[in-house]
Amino acid sequence: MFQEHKKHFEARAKVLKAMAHPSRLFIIEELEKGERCVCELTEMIGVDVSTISKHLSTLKQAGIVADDKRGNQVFYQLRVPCILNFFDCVESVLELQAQDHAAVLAVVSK
Amino acid sequence: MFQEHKKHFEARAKVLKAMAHPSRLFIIEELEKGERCVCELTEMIGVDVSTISKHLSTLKQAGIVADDKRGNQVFYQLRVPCILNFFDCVESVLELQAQDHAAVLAVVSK
DNA sequence: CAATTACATGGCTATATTGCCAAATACGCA
DNA sequence: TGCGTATTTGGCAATATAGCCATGTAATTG
Repeated sequence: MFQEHKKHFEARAKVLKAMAHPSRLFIIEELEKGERCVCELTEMIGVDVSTISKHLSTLKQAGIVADDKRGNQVFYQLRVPCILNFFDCVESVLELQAQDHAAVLAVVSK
Repeated sequence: MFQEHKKHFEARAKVLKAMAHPSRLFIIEELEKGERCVCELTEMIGVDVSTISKHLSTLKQAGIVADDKRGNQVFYQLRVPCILNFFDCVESVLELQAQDHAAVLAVVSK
């Protein structure tokens, strides 16, 4: 049931895993607006360049972004616009979480 | 730019992280068809019950599934149907990957 | 109440991830 | 050619994750 399609689920999990990091989510959202070079992303996120470079490498390896070297710098862009649909759904999960939390608080404060 | 919304990105990343595992993806897909008890999922996936139980706990904590104890067993169900939209997009990423791979092969075999 | 079934939890080990620093590489320019 | 800038890569330490086994707990059955 699962074992036969294991490879398939692993492949999909890899893509999700590549997205499942705060900085990488930010990068995806930012790239939606247009291509950005590594230095721009580094500046916006505020961690070491090498760290950002590795995040970008992760996203690239997952097939989510593409890189384009122009002159001195490397520009990254989204390859898969539909990624953005994810966010609405993730938001709805977060809303549910918030509701849960509120419910718990209501019980506690009774 | 990023630091101000860090918490927000972390929250979203948590949800994605909860999905980013082969077994958990399988569980989500399976639950789309209807609720399942832990024993059914365990049987289908073929690893230790305790492992499945922890996966379900992860999904529950992320707000993706809900549990319902009835008698001896615990049934899990999807709380967020939209999760399924993810898969189409993930598939499209995988297709891109396949294209990339084919392109590399074409170059190599030249 | 004892035994069984279904889950959950704690503990442990192996492995993966993250982020920093340092070093290597690539490019443009004087 | 030599320098400065942009980016990638290797190495390392800290932390997180996955899965197994053993154990604990709750409900069912006899």
